[in-house]
Amino acid sequence: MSTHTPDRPRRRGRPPKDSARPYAETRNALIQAGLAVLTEKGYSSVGIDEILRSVGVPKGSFYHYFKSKEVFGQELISAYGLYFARKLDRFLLDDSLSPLTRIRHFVQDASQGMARHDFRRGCLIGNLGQEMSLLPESFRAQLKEVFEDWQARTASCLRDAQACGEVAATLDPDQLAEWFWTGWEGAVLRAKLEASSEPLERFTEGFFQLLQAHAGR
Amino acid sequence: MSTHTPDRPRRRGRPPKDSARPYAETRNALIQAGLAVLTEKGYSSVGIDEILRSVGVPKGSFYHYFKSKEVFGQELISAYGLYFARKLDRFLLDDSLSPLTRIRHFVQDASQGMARHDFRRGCLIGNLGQEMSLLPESFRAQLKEVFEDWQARTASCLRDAQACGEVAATLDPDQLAEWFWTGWEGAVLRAKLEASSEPLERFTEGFFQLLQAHAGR
DNA sequence: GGAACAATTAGACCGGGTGTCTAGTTTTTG
DNA sequence: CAAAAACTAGACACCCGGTCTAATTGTTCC
Repeated sequence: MSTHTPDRPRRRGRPPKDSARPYAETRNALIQAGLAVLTEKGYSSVGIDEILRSVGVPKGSFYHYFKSKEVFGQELISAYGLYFARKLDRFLLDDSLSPLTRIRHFVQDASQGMARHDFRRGCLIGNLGQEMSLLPESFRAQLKEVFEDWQARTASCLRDAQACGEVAATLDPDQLAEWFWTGWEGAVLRAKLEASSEPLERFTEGFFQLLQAHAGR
Repeated sequence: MSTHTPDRPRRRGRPPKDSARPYAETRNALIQAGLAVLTEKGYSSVGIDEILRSVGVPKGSFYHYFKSKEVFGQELISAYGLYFARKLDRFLLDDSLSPLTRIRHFVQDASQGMARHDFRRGCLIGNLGQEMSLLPESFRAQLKEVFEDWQARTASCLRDAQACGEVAATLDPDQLAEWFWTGWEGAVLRAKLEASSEPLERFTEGFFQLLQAHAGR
Protein backbone atom coordinates (compact mmCIF):
# COMPACT_ATOMS: atom_id res chain seq x y z
CA MET A 1 0.00 0.00 0.00
CA SER A 2 2.94 2.31 -0.55
CA THR A 3 1.73 5.50 -2.13
CA HIS A 4 4.65 5.52 -4.50
CA THR A 5 3.54 6.44 -8.00
CA PRO A 6 6.30 6.23 -10.61
CA ASP A 7 3.65 7.67 -12.94
CA ARG A 8 4.40 9.71 -15.97
CA PRO A 9 7.67 11.62 -15.76
CA ARG A 10 6.48 15.03 -14.70
CA ARG A 11 7.11 17.84 -17.07
CA ARG A 12 7.76 21.38 -16.08
CA GLY A 13 5.23 24.13 -16.44
CA ARG A 14 1.52 24.17 -16.08
CA PRO A 15 0.08 20.73 -16.67
CA PRO A 16 -2.68 20.21 -19.27
CA LYS A 17 -6.13 20.66 -17.84
CA ASP A 18 -7.03 17.01 -17.50
CA SER A 19 -3.83 14.99 -17.35
CA ALA A 20 -2.77 16.08 -13.90
CA ARG A 21 -4.51 15.06 -10.75
CA PRO A 22 -6.07 18.18 -9.38
CA TYR A 23 -4.38 20.31 -6.80
CA ALA A 24 -6.51 19.04 -3.92
CA GLU A 25 -5.82 15.46 -4.78
CA THR A 26 -2.06 15.85 -4.76
CA ARG A 27 -2.23 17.81 -1.55
CA ASN A 28 -4.19 15.01 -0.06
CA ALA A 29 -1.73 12.42 -1.21
CA LEU A 30 1.03 14.43 0.46
CA ILE A 31 -0.87 14.51 3.70
CA GLN A 32 -1.55 10.82 3.51
CA ALA A 33 2.08 10.04 2.87
CA GLY A 34 3.12 12.42 5.61
CA LEU A 35 0.93 10.60 8.08
CA ALA A 36 2.41 7.26 7.12
CA VAL A 37 5.93 8.52 7.66
CA LEU A 38 5.41 10.68 10.72
CA THR A 39 3.45 8.05 12.62
CA GLU A 40 6.52 5.93 12.26
CA LYS A 41 9.38 8.36 12.69
CA GLY A 42 8.03 11.53 14.20
CA TYR A 43 8.54 15.02 12.87
CA SER A 44 12.03 16.22 13.43
CA SER A 45 14.00 13.38 11.96
CA VAL A 46 12.00 13.28 8.77
CA GLY A 47 12.76 15.46 5.77
CA ILE A 48 10.11 16.66 3.39
CA ASP A 49 11.67 15.06 0.36
CA GLU A 50 11.22 11.61 1.83
CA ILE A 51 7.53 12.38 1.76
CA LEU A 52 7.65 14.14 -1.58
CA ARG A 53 9.45 11.27 -3.19
CA SER A 54 7.02 8.70 -1.87
CA VAL A 55 4.22 10.50 -3.68
CA GLY A 56 6.23 11.31 -6.77
CA VAL A 57 5.94 15.03 -6.30
CA PRO A 58 9.10 17.00 -7.08
CA LYS A 59 10.80 18.78 -4.25
CA GLY A 60 10.35 22.14 -5.87
CA SER A 61 6.61 21.75 -5.64
CA PHE A 62 6.36 21.52 -1.91
CA TYR A 63 5.89 25.20 -1.36
CA HIS A 64 3.19 25.21 -3.89
CA TYR A 65 1.11 23.06 -1.59
CA PHE A 66 2.25 24.16 1.86
CA LYS A 67 3.74 27.32 3.17
CA SER A 68 6.40 25.55 5.21
CA LYS A 69 7.21 22.32 6.93
CA GLU A 70 5.71 23.72 10.09
CA VAL A 71 2.28 24.33 8.63
CA PHE A 72 2.48 20.99 6.90
CA GLY A 73 2.97 19.47 10.33
CA GLN A 74 0.04 21.40 11.68
CA GLU A 75 -2.13 20.05 8.94
CA LEU A 76 -0.99 16.53 9.62
CA ILE A 77 -1.92 16.90 13.25
CA SER A 78 -5.39 18.04 12.50
CA ALA A 79 -5.89 15.45 9.79
CA TYR A 80 -4.84 12.74 12.17
CA GLY A 81 -6.98 14.16 14.95
CA LEU A 82 -9.98 14.15 12.68
CA TYR A 83 -9.27 10.72 11.34
CA PHE A 84 -9.26 9.28 14.82
CA ALA A 85 -12.22 11.32 15.95
CA ARG A 86 -14.21 9.79 13.14
CA LYS A 87 -12.98 6.36 13.98
CA LEU A 88 -13.96 6.90 17.58
CA ASP A 89 -17.42 7.99 16.57
CA ARG A 90 -17.85 5.02 14.33
CA PHE A 91 -17.19 2.73 17.24
CA LEU A 92 -18.36 4.63 20.28
CA LEU A 93 -21.70 5.75 18.90
CA ASP A 94 -22.70 2.33 17.64
CA ASP A 95 -25.71 1.76 19.85
CA SER A 96 -26.22 -1.79 18.75
CA LEU A 97 -23.57 -2.62 21.32
CA SER A 98 -23.16 -1.89 24.99
CA PRO A 99 -20.91 1.12 25.68
CA LEU A 100 -18.05 -0.88 27.10
CA THR A 101 -18.20 -3.32 24.23
CA ARG A 102 -17.86 -0.38 21.87
CA ILE A 103 -14.69 0.68 23.57
CA ARG A 104 -13.40 -2.85 23.41
CA HIS A 105 -14.02 -2.93 19.70
CA PHE A 106 -12.29 0.35 19.17
CA VAL A 107 -9.27 -0.87 21.00
CA GLN A 108 -9.26 -4.04 19.01
CA ASP A 109 -9.34 -2.12 15.78
CA ALA A 110 -6.54 0.20 16.80
CA SER A 111 -4.46 -2.71 17.90
CA GLN A 112 -4.96 -4.47 14.58
CA GLY A 113 -3.92 -1.27 12.91
CA MET A 114 -0.60 -1.35 14.68
CA ALA A 115 -0.12 -5.00 13.91
CA ARG A 116 -0.74 -4.33 10.24
CA HIS A 117 2.36 -2.15 10.17
CA ASP A 118 4.43 -4.51 12.27
CA PHE A 119 4.30 -2.17 15.23
CA ARG A 120 6.49 0.35 13.57
CA ARG A 121 3.85 3.02 13.36
CA GLY A 122 2.40 4.44 16.52
CA CYS A 123 0.18 7.35 17.33
CA LEU A 124 1.15 10.59 15.64
CA ILE A 125 -0.02 12.65 18.57
CA GLY A 126 1.95 10.56 21.01
CA ASN A 127 5.04 10.70 18.85
CA LEU A 128 4.97 14.44 18.60
CA GLY A 129 4.13 14.89 22.25
CA GLN A 130 7.23 12.90 23.08
CA GLU A 131 9.52 15.05 20.92
CA MET A 132 7.82 18.28 21.94
CA SER A 133 11.12 19.84 22.93
CA LEU A 134 12.29 19.61 19.32
CA LEU A 135 9.11 20.94 17.80
CA PRO A 136 7.76 24.33 16.81
CA GLU A 137 5.98 25.70 19.82
CA SER A 138 2.84 26.11 17.74
CA PHE A 139 2.29 22.36 17.86
CA ARG A 140 1.80 22.21 21.59
CA ALA A 141 -1.69 23.65 21.91
CA GLN A 142 -2.86 21.75 18.89
CA LEU A 143 -1.70 18.42 20.22
CA LYS A 144 -3.30 19.13 23.54
CA GLU A 145 -6.58 19.88 21.87
CA VAL A 146 -6.57 16.63 20.00
CA PHE A 147 -6.14 14.71 23.21
CA GLU A 148 -8.94 16.66 24.78
CA ASP A 149 -11.20 15.96 21.87
CA TRP A 150 -10.56 12.23 21.95
CA GLN A 151 -11.04 12.21 25.67
CA ALA A 152 -14.35 14.02 25.44
CA ARG A 153 -15.65 11.45 23.00
CA THR A 154 -14.49 8.65 25.21
CA ALA A 155 -15.96 10.23 28.32
CA SER A 156 -19.29 10.53 26.63
CA CYS A 157 -19.28 6.82 25.93
CA LEU A 158 -18.37 6.13 29.52
CA ARG A 159 -21.33 8.23 30.60
CA ASP A 160 -23.51 5.99 28.50
CA ALA A 161 -21.95 3.07 30.27
CA GLN A 162 -22.93 4.57 33.58
CA ALA A 163 -26.44 5.19 32.37
CA CYS A 164 -26.92 1.52 31.67
CA GLY A 165 -25.14 0.37 34.79
CA GLU A 166 -21.99 -0.97 33.17
CA VAL A 167 -19.86 1.43 35.15
CA ALA A 168 -20.39 2.68 38.69
CA ALA A 169 -21.98 6.11 38.81
CA THR A 170 -19.48 7.19 41.43
CA LEU A 171 -16.62 7.34 38.93
CA ASP A 172 -15.80 10.46 37.00
CA PRO A 173 -16.00 9.73 33.28
CA ASP A 174 -13.71 12.58 32.33
CA GLN A 175 -11.04 11.42 34.67
CA LEU A 176 -11.43 7.88 33.42
CA ALA A 177 -11.14 9.01 29.85
CA GLU A 178 -8.00 11.01 30.47
CA TRP A 179 -6.67 8.02 32.28
CA PHE A 180 -7.46 5.75 29.45
CA TRP A 181 -5.70 7.90 26.91
CA THR A 182 -2.67 8.48 29.04
CA GLY A 183 -2.29 4.78 29.61
CA TRP A 184 -3.02 4.00 26.01
CA GLU A 185 -0.18 6.15 24.79
CA GLY A 186 2.11 4.39 27.18
CA ALA A 187 0.88 1.07 25.91
CA VAL A 188 1.46 2.10 22.31
CA LEU A 189 5.01 2.98 23.19
CA ARG A 190 5.57 -0.44 24.71
CA ALA A 191 3.92 -2.13 21.81
CA LYS A 192 6.40 -0.48 19.46
CA LEU A 193 9.23 -1.50 21.70
CA GLU A 194 8.18 -5.11 22.01
CA ALA A 195 6.81 -5.28 18.49
CA SER A 196 3.77 -6.97 19.91
CA SER A 197 0.17 -6.19 20.69
CA GLU A 198 0.43 -7.68 24.15
CA PRO A 199 1.10 -4.39 25.91
CA LEU A 200 -2.04 -2.98 24.35
CA GLU A 201 -4.08 -5.94 25.42
CA ARG A 202 -2.70 -6.04 28.91
CA PHE A 203 -3.30 -2.37 29.39
CA THR A 204 -6.90 -2.44 28.25
CA GLU A 205 -7.61 -5.58 30.22
CA GLY A 206 -6.45 -3.72 33.28
CA PHE A 207 -8.56 -0.74 32.42
CA PHE A 208 -11.69 -2.83 32.21
CA GLN A 209 -10.84 -4.59 35.42
CA LEU A 210 -10.67 -1.22 37.04
CA LEU A 211 -14.13 -0.29 35.84
CA GLN A 212 -15.45 -3.61 36.95
CA ALA A 213 -13.95 -3.43 40.39
CA HIS A 214 -15.74 -0.22 41.08
CA ALA A 215 -18.97 -1.45 39.60
CA GLY A 216 -18.91 -4.39 41.96
CA ARG A 217 -18.79 -2.36 45.16
CA MET B 1 24.16 22.43 36.55
CA SER B 2 25.36 22.38 32.98
CA THR B 3 28.35 20.11 32.67
CA HIS B 4 30.15 22.57 30.47
CA THR B 5 33.79 22.87 31.47
CA PRO B 6 35.71 25.51 29.58
CA ASP B 7 38.70 24.22 31.54
CA ARG B 8 42.21 24.46 30.36
CA PRO B 9 42.54 24.53 26.58
CA ARG B 10 43.37 20.94 25.84
CA ARG B 11 46.72 20.25 24.37
CA ARG B 12 47.46 17.54 21.94
CA GLY B 13 49.28 14.38 22.81
CA ARG B 14 49.40 12.33 25.92
CA PRO B 15 48.57 14.45 28.95
CA PRO B 16 50.93 14.54 31.93
CA LYS B 17 50.16 11.91 34.50
CA ASP B 18 48.36 14.13 36.97
CA SER B 19 47.05 17.17 35.14
CA ALA B 20 44.36 15.41 33.15
CA ARG B 21 41.26 14.00 34.66
CA PRO B 22 41.63 10.30 34.35
CA TYR B 23 40.13 8.33 31.55
CA ALA B 24 37.25 7.03 33.62
CA GLU B 25 36.31 10.47 34.79
CA THR B 26 36.04 11.93 31.31
CA ARG B 27 34.15 8.92 30.16
CA ASN B 28 31.77 9.43 32.98
CA ALA B 29 31.29 13.08 32.17
CA LEU B 30 30.42 12.08 28.62
CA ILE B 31 27.84 9.65 29.85
CA GLN B 32 26.39 12.22 32.18
CA ALA B 33 26.13 14.79 29.43
CA GLY B 34 24.72 12.22 27.08
CA LEU B 35 21.97 11.44 29.54
CA ALA B 36 21.08 15.09 29.91
CA VAL B 37 20.77 15.53 26.17
CA LEU B 38 19.13 12.25 25.25
CA THR B 39 16.49 12.43 27.96
CA GLU B 40 15.43 15.62 26.28
CA LYS B 41 15.84 14.91 22.60
CA GLY B 42 16.15 11.20 22.11
CA TYR B 43 18.87 9.42 20.23
CA SER B 44 18.52 9.89 16.53
CA SER B 45 18.26 13.62 16.31
CA VAL B 46 21.27 14.24 18.51
CA GLY B 47 24.81 14.35 17.20
CA ILE B 48 27.78 13.31 19.23
CA ASP B 49 29.52 16.64 19.03
CA GLU B 50 26.69 18.34 20.83
CA ILE B 51 27.55 16.08 23.72
CA LEU B 52 31.29 16.32 23.22
CA ARG B 53 31.17 20.09 23.16
CA SER B 54 29.10 20.30 26.33
CA VAL B 55 31.84 18.44 28.17
CA GLY B 56 34.71 20.18 26.42
CA VAL B 57 36.05 17.00 24.91
CA PRO B 58 37.26 17.36 21.35
CA LYS B 59 35.40 15.51 18.67
CA GLY B 60 38.44 13.54 17.70
CA SER B 61 38.51 11.93 21.12
CA PHE B 62 35.13 10.30 20.97
CA TYR B 63 36.39 7.04 19.58
CA HIS B 64 38.96 6.90 22.23
CA TYR B 65 36.20 6.52 24.78
CA PHE B 66 33.52 4.65 22.85
CA LYS B 67 33.66 2.37 19.90
CA SER B 68 30.72 4.01 18.15
CA LYS B 69 27.63 6.03 18.73
CA GLU B 70 25.69 2.82 18.99
CA VAL B 71 27.67 1.43 21.90
CA PHE B 72 27.61 4.86 23.48
CA GLY B 73 23.84 4.66 23.35
CA GLN B 74 23.90 1.20 24.84
CA GLU B 75 25.94 2.47 27.70
CA LEU B 76 23.57 5.35 28.27
CA ILE B 77 20.67 2.97 28.46
CA SER B 78 22.29 0.83 31.06
CA ALA B 79 23.52 3.80 33.04
CA TYR B 80 20.05 5.24 33.09
CA GLY B 81 18.53 1.91 33.96
CA LEU B 82 20.88 1.57 36.85
CA TYR B 83 20.39 5.11 38.00
CA PHE B 84 16.67 4.60 38.24
CA ALA B 85 16.99 1.16 39.75
CA ARG B 86 19.00 2.68 42.55
CA LYS B 87 16.53 5.47 42.96
CA LEU B 88 13.73 2.95 43.14
CA ASP B 89 15.54 0.99 45.78
CA ARG B 90 16.19 4.08 47.80
CA PHE B 91 12.49 4.76 47.96
CA LEU B 92 10.85 1.39 47.72
CA LEU B 93 12.99 -0.37 50.29
CA ASP B 94 12.65 2.32 52.91
CA ASP B 95 10.82 0.34 55.55
CA SER B 96 10.21 3.30 57.77
CA LEU B 97 7.24 3.97 55.53
CA SER B 98 4.29 1.91 54.38
CA PRO B 99 4.80 0.36 50.94
CA LEU B 100 2.28 2.53 49.18
CA THR B 101 3.69 5.63 50.79
CA ARG B 102 7.08 4.66 49.42
CA ILE B 103 5.68 4.53 45.93
CA ARG B 104 4.02 7.87 46.46
CA HIS B 105 7.33 9.37 47.49
CA PHE B 106 9.11 7.95 44.51
CA VAL B 107 6.56 9.42 42.21
CA GLN B 108 6.83 12.74 43.91
CA ASP B 109 10.56 12.74 43.49
CA ALA B 110 10.40 11.81 39.83
CA SER B 111 7.83 14.47 39.24
CA GLN B 112 9.99 17.10 40.88
CA GLY B 113 12.82 15.93 38.68
CA MET B 114 10.82 16.71 35.59
CA ALA B 115 9.74 20.06 36.95
CA ARG B 116 13.34 20.98 37.63
CA HIS B 117 14.04 20.79 33.91
CA ASP B 118 10.84 22.54 32.93
CA PHE B 119 9.35 19.33 31.63
CA ARG B 120 11.72 19.21 28.72
CA ARG B 121 13.45 16.08 29.85
CA GLY B 122 11.51 12.88 30.07
CA CYS B 123 12.43 9.27 30.57
CA LEU B 124 15.29 8.05 28.43
CA ILE B 125 13.80 4.59 28.13
CA GLY B 126 10.46 5.97 27.07
CA ASN B 127 12.06 8.30 24.55
CA LEU B 128 14.00 5.54 22.94
CA GLY B 129 11.10 3.13 23.00
CA GLN B 130 9.09 5.69 21.11
CA GLU B 131 11.69 6.12 18.37
CA MET B 132 12.50 2.43 18.23
CA SER B 133 11.96 2.31 14.49
CA LEU B 134 14.87 4.71 14.01
CA LEU B 135 17.22 2.93 16.37
CA PRO B 136 19.80 0.20 16.11
CA GLU B 137 18.02 -3.06 16.66
CA SER B 138 20.42 -3.86 19.47
CA PHE B 139 18.63 -1.36 21.68
CA ARG B 140 15.37 -3.19 21.72
CA ALA B 141 16.17 -6.03 24.08
CA GLN B 142 18.09 -3.75 26.36
CA LEU B 143 15.23 -1.31 26.72
CA LYS B 144 12.83 -4.12 27.38
CA GLU B 145 15.04 -5.44 30.11
CA VAL B 146 15.19 -2.12 31.85
CA PHE B 147 11.43 -1.95 31.97
CA GLU B 148 11.29 -5.43 33.33
CA ASP B 149 13.81 -4.62 35.98
CA TRP B 150 11.94 -1.53 37.13
CA GLN B 151 8.73 -3.47 37.13
CA ALA B 152 10.18 -6.24 39.21
CA ARG B 153 11.30 -3.79 41.85
CA THR B 154 7.91 -2.15 41.87
CA ALA B 155 6.10 -5.47 42.03
CA SER B 156 8.12 -6.44 45.03
CA CYS B 157 7.03 -3.32 46.84
CA LEU B 158 3.44 -4.05 45.92
CA ARG B 159 3.82 -7.50 47.41
CA ASP B 160 4.90 -5.85 50.63
CA ALA B 161 1.80 -3.73 50.39
CA GLN B 162 -0.28 -6.85 50.15
CA ALA B 163 1.49 -8.38 53.10
CA CYS B 164 0.47 -5.49 55.29
CA GLY B 165 -3.03 -5.26 53.90
CA GLU B 166 -2.62 -2.04 51.94
CA VAL B 167 -3.49 -3.80 48.72
CA ALA B 168 -5.95 -6.63 48.19
CA ALA B 169 -4.27 -10.01 47.97
CA THR B 170 -6.38 -10.88 44.96
CA LEU B 171 -4.47 -8.52 42.70
CA ASP B 172 -1.44 -9.59 40.75
CA PRO B 173 1.52 -7.41 41.71
CA ASP B 174 3.38 -8.08 38.51
CA GLN B 175 0.46 -7.03 36.42
CA LEU B 176 -0.03 -3.96 38.55
CA ALA B 177 3.60 -3.02 38.19
CA GLU B 178 3.58 -3.38 34.45
CA TRP B 179 0.45 -1.35 34.44
CA PHE B 180 1.98 1.33 36.51
CA TRP B 181 5.00 1.70 34.29
CA THR B 182 3.01 1.66 31.11
CA GLY B 183 0.76 4.37 32.41
CA TRP B 184 3.64 6.29 33.86
CA GLU B 185 5.36 6.55 30.51
CA GLY B 186 2.16 7.83 29.04
CA ALA B 187 1.89 10.36 31.81
CA VAL B 188 5.45 11.52 31.26
CA LEU B 189 4.65 12.10 27.64
CA ARG B 190 1.67 14.22 28.54
CA ALA B 191 3.64 16.09 31.14
CA LYS B 192 6.15 17.08 28.47
CA LEU B 193 3.37 18.11 26.19
CA GLU B 194 1.56 20.21 28.75
CA ALA B 195 4.73 21.35 30.46
CA SER B 196 3.08 20.56 33.73
CA SER B 197 3.20 17.94 36.44
CA GLU B 198 -0.55 17.57 36.48
CA PRO B 199 -0.66 14.58 34.14
CA LEU B 200 1.76 12.80 36.43
CA GLU B 201 -0.31 13.58 39.46
CA ARG B 202 -3.59 12.68 37.87
CA PHE B 203 -2.23 9.41 36.64
CA THR B 204 -0.83 8.34 39.99
CA GLU B 205 -3.93 9.44 41.80
CA GLY B 206 -5.90 7.17 39.55
CA PHE B 207 -3.49 4.34 40.14
CA PHE B 208 -3.90 4.57 43.87
CA GLN B 209 -7.63 4.80 43.56
CA LEU B 210 -7.51 1.58 41.65
CA LEU B 211 -5.60 -0.17 44.40
CA GLN B 212 -7.96 1.19 46.98
CA ALA B 213 -11.09 0.17 45.16
CA HIS B 214 -9.98 -3.41 45.16
CA ALA B 215 -8.87 -3.27 48.76
CA GLY B 216 -12.31 -2.12 49.78
CA ARG B 217 -14.21 -5.01 48.32
C1' DG C 1 -2.32 35.04 -33.11
C1' DG C 2 -0.64 36.82 -29.06
C1' DA C 3 -0.46 39.19 -24.58
C1' DA C 4 -1.55 38.41 -19.83
C1' DC C 5 -2.14 35.40 -16.30
C1' DA C 6 -2.12 30.92 -13.72
C1' DA C 7 0.01 26.63 -12.42
C1' DT C 8 3.91 23.97 -11.77
C1' DT C 9 8.75 22.67 -11.00
C1' DA C 10 14.07 22.57 -11.86
C1' DG C 11 17.75 23.43 -9.65
C1' DA C 12 20.54 25.63 -6.84
C1' DC C 13 21.24 28.24 -2.39
C1' DC C 14 23.72 27.96 1.74
C1' DG C 15 24.60 26.25 5.67
C1' DG C 16 24.54 22.60 8.38
C1' DG C 17 25.39 18.12 9.93
C1' DT C 18 26.59 12.93 9.96
C1' DG C 19 29.79 9.20 12.15
C1' DT C 20 34.36 7.79 11.43
C1' DC C 21 39.39 7.45 11.07
C1' DT C 22 44.24 8.42 10.17
C1' DA C 23 48.19 10.74 11.12
C1' DG C 24 50.30 13.18 14.39
C1' DT C 25 51.82 14.96 18.93
C1' DT C 26 52.96 14.37 23.54
C1' DT C 27 53.98 11.72 27.62
C1' DT C 28 55.37 7.54 30.05
C1' DT C 29 57.70 3.30 30.39
C1' DG C 30 61.72 0.32 30.40
C1' DC D 1 66.60 7.01 24.02
C1' DA D 2 63.67 3.89 21.65
C1' DA D 3 59.15 1.89 22.06
C1' DA D 4 54.71 1.99 23.63
C1' DA D 5 50.69 4.37 25.32
C1' DA D 6 47.38 8.29 25.59
C1' DC D 7 45.21 11.55 23.37
C1' DT D 8 43.41 14.78 19.52
C1' DA D 9 43.40 17.88 15.13
C1' DG D 10 41.45 17.97 11.27
C1' DA D 11 39.65 16.27 7.44
C1' DC D 12 37.02 12.67 4.95
C1' DA D 13 33.13 11.80 2.27
C1' DC D 14 29.00 12.23 2.45
C1' DC D 15 23.97 13.37 2.59
C1' DC D 16 20.96 16.42 4.27
C1' DG D 17 18.02 20.41 5.78
C1' DG D 18 14.18 23.90 4.34
C1' DT D 19 13.52 27.53 1.15
C1' DC D 20 12.98 30.34 -3.00
C1' DT D 21 13.62 32.40 -7.61
C1' DA D 22 13.41 31.99 -12.25
C1' DA D 23 11.93 29.39 -15.91
C1' DT D 24 8.63 26.71 -18.28
C1' DT D 25 4.22 25.32 -19.85
C1' DG D 26 -0.89 25.80 -20.19
C1' DT D 27 -5.13 28.49 -20.32
C1' DT D 28 -7.90 32.53 -21.17
C1' DC D 29 -9.59 36.14 -23.54
C1' DC D 30 -9.18 39.64 -26.87
